[in-house]
Amino acid sequence: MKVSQLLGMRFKEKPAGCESANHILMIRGGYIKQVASGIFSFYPPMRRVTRKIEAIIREEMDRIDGQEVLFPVVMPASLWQESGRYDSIGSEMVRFTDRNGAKNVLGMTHEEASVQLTRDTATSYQNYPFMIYQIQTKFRDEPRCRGGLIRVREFTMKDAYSFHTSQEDLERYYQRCLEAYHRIFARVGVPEVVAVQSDSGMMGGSVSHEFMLLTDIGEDTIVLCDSCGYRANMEAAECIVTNESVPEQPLTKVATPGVKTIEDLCQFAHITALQTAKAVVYQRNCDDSYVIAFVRGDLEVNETKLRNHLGCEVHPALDIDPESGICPGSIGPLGLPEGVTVVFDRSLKGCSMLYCGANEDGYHYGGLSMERDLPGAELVDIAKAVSGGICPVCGKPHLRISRGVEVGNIFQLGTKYTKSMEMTYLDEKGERQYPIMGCYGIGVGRLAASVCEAHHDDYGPLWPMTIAPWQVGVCALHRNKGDVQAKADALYAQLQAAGVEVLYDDRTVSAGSMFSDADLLGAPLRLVVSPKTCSKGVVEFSARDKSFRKDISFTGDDFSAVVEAVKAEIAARMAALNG
RNA sequence: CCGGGUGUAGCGAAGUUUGGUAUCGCGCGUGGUUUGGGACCACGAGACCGCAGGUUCAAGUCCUGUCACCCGGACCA
Repeated sequence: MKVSQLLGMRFKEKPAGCESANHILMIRGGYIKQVASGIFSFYPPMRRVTRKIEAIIREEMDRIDGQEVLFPVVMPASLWQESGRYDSIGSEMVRFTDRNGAKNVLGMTHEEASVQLTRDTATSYQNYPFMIYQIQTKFRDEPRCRGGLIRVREFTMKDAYSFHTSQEDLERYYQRCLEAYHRIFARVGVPEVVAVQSDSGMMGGSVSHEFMLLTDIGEDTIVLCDSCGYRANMEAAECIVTNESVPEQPLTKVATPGVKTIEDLCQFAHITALQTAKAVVYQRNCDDSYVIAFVRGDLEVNETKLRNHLGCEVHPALDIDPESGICPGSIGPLGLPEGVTVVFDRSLKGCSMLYCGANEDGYHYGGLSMERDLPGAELVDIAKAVSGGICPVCGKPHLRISRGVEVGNIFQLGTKYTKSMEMTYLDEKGERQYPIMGCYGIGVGRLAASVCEAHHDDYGPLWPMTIAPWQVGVCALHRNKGDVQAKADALYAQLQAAGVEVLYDDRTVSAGSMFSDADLLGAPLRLVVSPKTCSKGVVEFSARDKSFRKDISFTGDDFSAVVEAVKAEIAARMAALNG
C-alpha cells in the first residue's frame, strides 16, 4: 500500500470531545470516523487491524472445535418471545415494524438464533457436544456511549454457543474456552488481560467470567487479591470485614437535632462510621414497595448483590412517600413500618454499641446490639468490596480495586434457552433431555481499542506484530534526490514479492510529517531510504518501539539482505506473540 | 433518563457579554524556495454560523422551540 493513495487523514491537533488515548489516536491516525453517537465507520487501517483480530479469533475457535455460522441481524419478535426476552429486555434492544406490520428486533445477541438454528438437527445425544460461533454486527441501543470504540451501540462481536448433554461436559468445555480466550488475548498482544468472576445478569445461568484489561479508562470496577489471585467484578465481588467485639451497652434513645447523615452522626456522637448502621432505601421495580438495606456505616451497598438476594429489580428510592412511615435521616432497624423489606449486610455481624436511626425525626438510638436487639436478623452479603478488605478466598486483607475494560466474557447458561424454546434430544435410553448451553463473547472493535490503549506512546499506537495494519513502513526521504525513488521503489517491490505487508510512504513531504504519519499508522518496523543511506549503500532498519536501529546493506537493486532481515524480525515477533 | 456543556470551512478554535457585510491556525490547490521529527514565502479555493420560527432597518450575536454531539451519573449480556 502506498501512503499517497491511502484513504484517511492524519493530523496533530487533539480532536474535540476525545478523552482517552485510544480514541484520540484512532481519530488522529485516520482509523475511525464517527457517524453518530456510538456508531463508527472504519478507515482501511482500522479494518486491517480488526480483520487480523478476527482471523486470530477464528483460528482459536476452530481449534476448540467451533463451527463458524452466520445468524441474521434482523429477527422476528416471535423468536424472542419464545425465550421471554422480547418482554424482559428493555429499550437497549431496537424493535421495529416492517411493511407487513410484523414486529422485528435487531440482534443484540444470538442465543435464540443459535437454538433456532440447531434444535431441529441436534436431536440425538450422538450430535453432542458442539459449538457454533459467528463474527457479526450487533446493535445495542446504549443510552450512554463513550471512549471512542470502548462503548458503542453498533459493534462487531464474536459470539459462540456450545451445547452439551451434561453439566460436567459443559464445565470441561468452558475450561477449554477459557484457555482459548487467554491464547487469543496473548496473541493479539494483551496477555495482561485477566479473567474475573462476574455477575451473570440477565443472561441467566450461574458461573461466568469476564476478561478484563485493567486500565483507568475502564468502565468496570474490579476487585483483586494480590496474595492469592482472587479476581472479581465489583458486582460479584465478596469481601469480608470484621468487627472488634466490644461490651454491650443499654439501648438508649438520643435526641439528635439536625443529624441526617452518617457524618453528622459521627460528629455528634464522637464515633467513627464503623459504629453506625447505615440505611439505604430502595423500591422494588415491580410494586414500588420499600426495601431498606442496612450496612455498616463506612460501607456502600452493592445493588447487584441486593438485587440477586431479593430476586427482583430494585431502584434507589429518591422521593420517599411521607405517608410510608419511613423517616429519612433517622432510619433504623427497630420500629419500622409493616410491609417494608429489611436486609442486613453481614458487615453488621456481632456488632454492639451501634448508633442507628430511631425512625423518628431528630432521634437516634445508641448502644444497638445486633444479637440482643435483632436476634432473628438474617445477615447476607450485600456490601461493596473495599480496598484493603479481607479476601474471601485466602483470608488476607489484601484486596485491591482497579478499573477494567471488559473485552470478553464466558457464561455457563444451563437450560434457560433450551427449555424455554423446547430444544430437546434423545439420550442413550431414548429419553427426552434438554441440552445444557454455554455462551462466549468477544468484542472485536473494543479489543482493538483496548490494545491501542494498553500499547501506545505520545506519537501513536504501538501495534503488536500480529494485528498491526502493516508489518513494516518504508519511508523514502527526499525521493526526488539522487536515486532514492528508484531504490525505494525497488525495495517496496521486493518486500511485497516476499509476502511482507508493507506501507510505502511515496509522498514528497518533509521527513517530519513522514515520520509522524508512520508513528500514527503504527507499523512495528520501519525502513528509511534517503540520499544519506543510499550513498552508504544501506537502508536504515528500526523498530517503532525503539528496541533497535541498524543499517543493512544492499547492492545495486538487490535488497535481499534487507528483505531477509525484515522477514526474520517479523517471524520472531509473530512467534513471540503466538507462543 | 437526571445533571453539566458544546454546535462557526475537512480539522482545531476566536467572535456571542454590548446586534452593523465572516476571523485565525492546521489541512487543501497553484507557483517558488526547502527537506533526518509535523518547513517557509506568495497567490487561491473552501461556511445557507446545527435546524426552524420570532424580534429588528439590520441577527453568528437577542427571544422561543427543536435536533445533534460531548462529559459525569443512572442504566447495561
